[in-house]
Amino acid sequence: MRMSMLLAPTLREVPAEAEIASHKLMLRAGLMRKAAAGIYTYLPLGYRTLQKIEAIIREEMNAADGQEVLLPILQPAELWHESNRWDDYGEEMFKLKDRNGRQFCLGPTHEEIITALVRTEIRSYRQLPLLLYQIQNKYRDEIRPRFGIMRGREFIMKDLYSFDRDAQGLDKNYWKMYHAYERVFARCGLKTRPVEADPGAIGGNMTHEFMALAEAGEAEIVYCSHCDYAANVEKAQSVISSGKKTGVLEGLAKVSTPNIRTVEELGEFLGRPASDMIKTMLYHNSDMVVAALVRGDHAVNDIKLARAVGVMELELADQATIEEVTGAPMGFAGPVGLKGCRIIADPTVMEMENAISGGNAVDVHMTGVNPGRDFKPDLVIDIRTAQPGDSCPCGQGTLIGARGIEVGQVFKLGTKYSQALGATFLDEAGEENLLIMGCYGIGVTRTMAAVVEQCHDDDGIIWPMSLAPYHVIVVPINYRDESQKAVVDALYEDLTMAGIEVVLDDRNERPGVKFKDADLIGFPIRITVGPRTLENKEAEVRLRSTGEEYVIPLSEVVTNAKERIRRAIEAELPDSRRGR
RNA sequence: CGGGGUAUGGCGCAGUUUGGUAGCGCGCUUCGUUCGGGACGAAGAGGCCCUCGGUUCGAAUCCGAGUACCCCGACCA
Repeated sequence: MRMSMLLAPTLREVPAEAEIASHKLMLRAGLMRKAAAGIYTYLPLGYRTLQKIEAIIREEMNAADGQEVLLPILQPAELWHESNRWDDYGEEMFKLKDRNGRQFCLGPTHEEIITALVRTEIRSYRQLPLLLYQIQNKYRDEIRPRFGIMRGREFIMKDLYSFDRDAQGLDKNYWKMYHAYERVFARCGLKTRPVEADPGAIGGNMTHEFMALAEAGEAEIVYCSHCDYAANVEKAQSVISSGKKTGVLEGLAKVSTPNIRTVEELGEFLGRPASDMIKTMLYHNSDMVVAALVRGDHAVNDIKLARAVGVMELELADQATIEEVTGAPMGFAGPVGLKGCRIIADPTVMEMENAISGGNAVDVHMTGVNPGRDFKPDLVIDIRTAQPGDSCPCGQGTLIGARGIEVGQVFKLGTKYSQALGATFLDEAGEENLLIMGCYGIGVTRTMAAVVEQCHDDDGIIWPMSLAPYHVIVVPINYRDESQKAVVDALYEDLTMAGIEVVLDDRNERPGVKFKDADLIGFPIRITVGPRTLENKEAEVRLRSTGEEYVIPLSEVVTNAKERIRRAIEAELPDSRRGR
């Protein structure tokens, strides 16, 4: 491709809308442009990279016996009513009507449509297992689109669905996909970490998220310094060393604490650490109120709490509910004498002695609170949010905190959708059984953003060889110089003939401009031809990733580049797949 | 949906407080001089100042309504 022909509108200045590095760079390097909030047009360079990511995914999915299909994006409402997600998905779904008033949605995901397909096509255990996947646009009317392509309303996703006859089959496919994902992301040059996660609203019972480590990531994770344990903080377990037990129990006493509402204020007022306090948080949903008890220096994990009481969602109670249940305004809730709600305590609370808590009255707290003696929770279960510095459940290591971009997720769905939509098969005995499903997603467009987030410097993007829109850019210092033009045109021809993806910067620009653009776009290999080296029939090769620069004879440029590209792509392959 | 902010040429911004009919930098076009890390000079093109309504002799500027976009929170690949 000649640069003069290429639509690669690089920007010197950062558009005001961009916040994080990947967003800024994707706009600046001319990979994409915004069409509306969370909706983007992909320009030639961006689309080439996207296609490369898709190609890698296809290879790995096919290698794992996946079969690609193309599913409708415009989907009938009936199917979503069957799974009950027309309402459950709610506002986040783009809904529309046809001219006859029939309702449709733009698919935010494809469980319904694929299950509907499979229920009519699969009858026998002989047809299982079945792995189908698609790479397509998905639509979610996000509450808040953000960070460019990272959280868009239209985005490209790969989803693979597995159908098995039993749990063993599902387990096998689950781990097959897990390992396929490790390969996909490794080949994309992305540093990812699989973490245990909460299954959330999609349903199912086991899931790992693949997190691309990045400061800009929206997810918080912890991982162990010693073992392989890693989890989303929504789900993470941890062990916390309990204080020494004295066995000397004080009596329960009320103290006056005028206008003291927060743990910090109380600690200061009484001269006691937050870890001596029992924090009582009230949560509710439409049919219950729950009091959650954690130590003062801990945080309630509302997802764990919701799981503990067996509901999908709980939110912090409002002032009115708090007053109704505790008889006091916010800030004075405590477990002693609390009635009218379920009390859930974290195990660490049960180990406390002579604790401090709210007194369920205005300006009153209690001291000498001893769990078990002064109150009895309805349930004792882990509901605290794990924090960096906690001990790992393995008992050996310490949890380390990090942020990540969720680029993929593998899920054991079980029978949620096959049940809802009636997808069954007959086994050897002629018995009808529900299909056991798994689903495995990769955010394709998000992966591109994550790669840029991880692979850039002050000058621009540093594409991994496997994803670079073009491998090589040839830069003549002055294209109007006849001798340079001749050399560079020939070089371009030779590189192209050798099957190398190459751009020739034939623009009438000063060298500095071309270098800046080359760095910004992130071509892995730059070949410069100018008077300095031309007299010796040489060219200069510069590597974007390291800044390394060397001069070689013109005659060796093609083989040198070819070899370098081959080796770079191979280096990104995980060991198990090399030389496949 | 709650809270905060912005809207002026392709991009980044000033002008709005104190109404008088729009300006700067970058980019773009042409010519010349340049040519190894975003050159210089000269001459140009390009703007219903987000929309609608109001106040006024006169509105980018004041008032009202609406829309879009961005940031912070709950949702999620």
